[in-house]
Amino acid sequence: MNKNQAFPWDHPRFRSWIGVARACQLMQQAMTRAISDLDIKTPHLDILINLYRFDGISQQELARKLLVGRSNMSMLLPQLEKRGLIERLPDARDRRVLRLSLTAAGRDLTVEAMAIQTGLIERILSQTPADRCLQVAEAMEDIIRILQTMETDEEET
Amino acid sequence: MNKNQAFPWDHPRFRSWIGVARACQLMQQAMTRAISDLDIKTPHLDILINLYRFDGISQQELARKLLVGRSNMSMLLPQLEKRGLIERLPDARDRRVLRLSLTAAGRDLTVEAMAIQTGLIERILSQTPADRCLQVAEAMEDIIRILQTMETDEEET
DNA sequence: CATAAAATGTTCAATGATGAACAATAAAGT
DNA sequence: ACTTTATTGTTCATCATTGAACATTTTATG
Repeated sequence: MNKNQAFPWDHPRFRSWIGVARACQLMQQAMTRAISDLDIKTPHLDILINLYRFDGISQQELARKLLVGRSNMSMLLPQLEKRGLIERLPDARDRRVLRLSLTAAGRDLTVEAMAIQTGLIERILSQTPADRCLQVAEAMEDIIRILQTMETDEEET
Repeated sequence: MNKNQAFPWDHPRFRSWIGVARACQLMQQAMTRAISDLDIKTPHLDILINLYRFDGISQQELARKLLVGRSNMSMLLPQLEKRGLIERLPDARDRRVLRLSLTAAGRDLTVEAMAIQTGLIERILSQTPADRCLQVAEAMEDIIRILQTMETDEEET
């Protein structure tokens, strides 16, 4: 019964998660500042990195990887296209889909941005020993798996 | 030299952080769905919980705790006030500040929302053993400390 | 005391994200 | 072949968030 009266912030798991959320928020703000010289923000960076890694991906697949809606991509990608960073070419076999790829300029910018990003991450996590990092990664993978399972279960309802 | 050629996503710290970010994003989406019945979203929930915990706090202090700008509070708080969930009373000593507190209805809603929130967190982290949770929490606190130090250092520039 | 500096909250324009409705195309079912 | 259902991308209205400019009030400095 004491358990029901206790405040959320006294629960160890709750405190733990609050820490994760805070760290994420601060990290994103720091990242935004770090790449502001390149005139991009974190959503653009996420897109560029994924195009760098998965050339020729469709908007749908990209949205799924980034955990955002398709409409979001429809808003952001034309911006990057106008800046000459990416190309959107219609797929030959399926005329619905647009295949995305980086231009040369886009690739250069992405390399630059990734250097800044990894630099920041390394700097922030430098105090965290490798095994601790691994433990965190494993814990997050568990959480992600559970959350994704929950998501698909709800869709079937 | 191989280290410079390696892709970011091959670095253990990078992968680790990507996991944290993904988990956070998914968790927030799940939380948004979980409290949608109460007609509030996560930013409102964060506000309500902080008012529940720190009665009489000012908008400035609240914004600082939530890691957002003051203007954000100026947009959100009037909404909650109109819904009769919070009150904003002028401070007697300093006529600039508004002291925030929950109404009875606000307190009830907050209790309900916190139950949902802690329920979700417990469910998601149920697979994660307590010591692993503690390790994650410690790692996050380190990261938060470093990020906050970085932030204040930049301000002095 | 008087002036300068800082703090608090508000307003505004700009931007990212969302979900619903929609058009075009593809795939499945009959 | 034909109809139905799914998929892909777009558009739109809505909302959260931000940073800059601003008014008001307090505090520090001369």
